[in-house]
Amino acid sequence: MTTEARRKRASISDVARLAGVAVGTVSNVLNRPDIVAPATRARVEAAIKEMSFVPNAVARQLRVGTITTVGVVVLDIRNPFFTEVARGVEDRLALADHTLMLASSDDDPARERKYLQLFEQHGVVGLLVVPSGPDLDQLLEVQSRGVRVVLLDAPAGSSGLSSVSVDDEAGGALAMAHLIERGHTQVVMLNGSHDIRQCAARLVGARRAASAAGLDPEAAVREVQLRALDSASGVEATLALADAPDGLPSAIFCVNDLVAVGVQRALRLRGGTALLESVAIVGYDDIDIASELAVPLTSVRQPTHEMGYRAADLLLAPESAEIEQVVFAPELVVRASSAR
Amino acid sequence: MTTEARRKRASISDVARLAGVAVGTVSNVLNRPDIVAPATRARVEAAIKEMSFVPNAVARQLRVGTITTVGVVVLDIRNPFFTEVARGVEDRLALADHTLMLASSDDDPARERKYLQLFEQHGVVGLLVVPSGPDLDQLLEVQSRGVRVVLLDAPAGSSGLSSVSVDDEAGGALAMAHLIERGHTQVVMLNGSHDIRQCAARLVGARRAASAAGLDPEAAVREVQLRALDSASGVEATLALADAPDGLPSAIFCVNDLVAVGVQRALRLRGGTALLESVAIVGYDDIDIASELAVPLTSVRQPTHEMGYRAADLLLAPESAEIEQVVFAPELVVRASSAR
DNA sequence: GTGAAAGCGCTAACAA
DNA sequence: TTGTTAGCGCTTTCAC
Repeated sequence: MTTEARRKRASISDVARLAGVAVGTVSNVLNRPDIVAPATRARVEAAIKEMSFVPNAVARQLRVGTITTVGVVVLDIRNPFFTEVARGVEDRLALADHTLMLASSDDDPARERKYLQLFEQHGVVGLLVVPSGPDLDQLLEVQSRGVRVVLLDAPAGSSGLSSVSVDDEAGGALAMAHLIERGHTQVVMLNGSHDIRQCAARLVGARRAASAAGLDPEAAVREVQLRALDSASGVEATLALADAPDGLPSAIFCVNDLVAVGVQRALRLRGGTALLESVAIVGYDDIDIASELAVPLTSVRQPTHEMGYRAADLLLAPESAEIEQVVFAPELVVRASSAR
Repeated sequence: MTTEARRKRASISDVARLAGVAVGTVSNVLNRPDIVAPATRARVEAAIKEMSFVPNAVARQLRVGTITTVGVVVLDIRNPFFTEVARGVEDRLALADHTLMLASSDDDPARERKYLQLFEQHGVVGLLVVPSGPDLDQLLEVQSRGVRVVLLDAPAGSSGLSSVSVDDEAGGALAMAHLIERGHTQVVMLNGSHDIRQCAARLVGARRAASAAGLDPEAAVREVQLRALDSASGVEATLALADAPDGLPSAIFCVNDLVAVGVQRALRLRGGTALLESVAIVGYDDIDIASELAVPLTSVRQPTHEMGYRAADLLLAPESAEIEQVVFAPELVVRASSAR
């Protein structure tokens, strides 16, 4: 190791010169060591160590065309849902010695576009993206240029893309059916904008379950739309419900666990543990601490890690592989919050 | 947009041919549009669109040497602490149009080494790494080859690296001083292995605070080492304490919030809410749901996002910039769990 | 088994 | 203003 910072990294020809061989030979000891004579190989390896030579993957990529980088665009890496997915992706890529370039679009189409472009310029093998809107044109364009694209957490429909997603209608239905079984015939659903596909689908599912149970879907599931999908909005909406003429419902279905956390906080604020325990709550995502809340939260779990893993798997599949749309089934985890 | 997948991406010379100009001219409209005649520029731009040409950043990089990718290695991206840090990094990099390659080392030096090598081969401008052990040799080597390296969440000491970290001794002291102030003269610290720098430092800090308050540090802070730093270990350790001859202490300081969550779970399991409220608990990290637990958790907060942001800032600093070691101060967030 | 050389896509220097 | 060309570091024929 040299003590002083080098201005430029050593190249293969520097090594060749030092070892007194041709660059092709150095390349050979790097890539097919078996075909070079032991003596020469030793000499080259010594030179490599001596110069602390690190092969330039960029030059290699330019030459051979192929590359081992995958771009991932999620809405926000701080969201545990996405970090679990990202970890699944990473774990699958590691098996293939690929690396992951990651970006958060913040659900902003402009940011998404910027990152897609950046990644494509960098020549990624493929792109895993949680689309920020319903417009898949740019993704299709990218795919038409030979970059594999897999949609994450959104069904690709008939667009011609591969995708890995979870059945959100089924999730909504699961939650609602459970509440109905527990005797609730009127639930409030704290939901996000229907521009968010998941939100719309979960409501559809909930209403479907109501119908299936012989209830009037519109009456059985009253929707309240939130500005944001965090705990603060959950608090706000719950307080508003409590202050409304109708008062609090006997059951609340939250479009995600953070909102549910807010609901719990608001209930405790308003009426202490007694009130908190008197209304049934179901969340969505089954985040880590759902089981650790004041009242452990019943929640719909999605196979996050597996989604990421599978998506990376599709991406890495041989070129010949067909477009495939994987839909995972969610699962209900019942805890105290819906025990009545 | 072509319907059919292209076998190969269009190159700058394809565009030049179509537009009837030289490659240099195409390069110019890409990089210095102002110096090319409007008419030619329009023609070239049309050709670019026509072929849906995407400049090859790899070739560009090979040519100009400079690049806009930064490698980040954390222990586990699922850990909220690291995802917050990563988001800080990402936010800073976005300002400079840089992208982030991310990997989780799982605290395994071999994995760390592999990723560092991968990133270096890819020619990253720099590396932000949460070191998996005390051995910084590889990082120094990498830096000696001209790759900027900034340590994350670990002080670089006199190694010659830049670093951004949080003062863990101060954090431990903060927690202990608070408990002392609340009247506890004997606390149990649920800690991890001292091989983990943070664990060792937090204990040192806690004992320092005890000394400062005139207590015998060894007696005031009794350490119990955990196998793992998750809630399951917290449960296990707490049950063991409860069953021991000495019984439960009046206060427990947990090396992180997950452990604290486990402690709360165990206490509730053993003696219900009453027991839970009878022992003071302080956690570390101030994770999102610390405020949402059955008994909201007092915790030591670290400026995670800012750490990442600052680290990226150091990395992006002009070459001339000096080695710098930034140490952030933690902050105590007091909630009900330590109110007695 | 090894060397020489072409060429991947691009930029920058220089020529026209 | 535009064209021509060398060369970034590497792999891969093709001779030797």
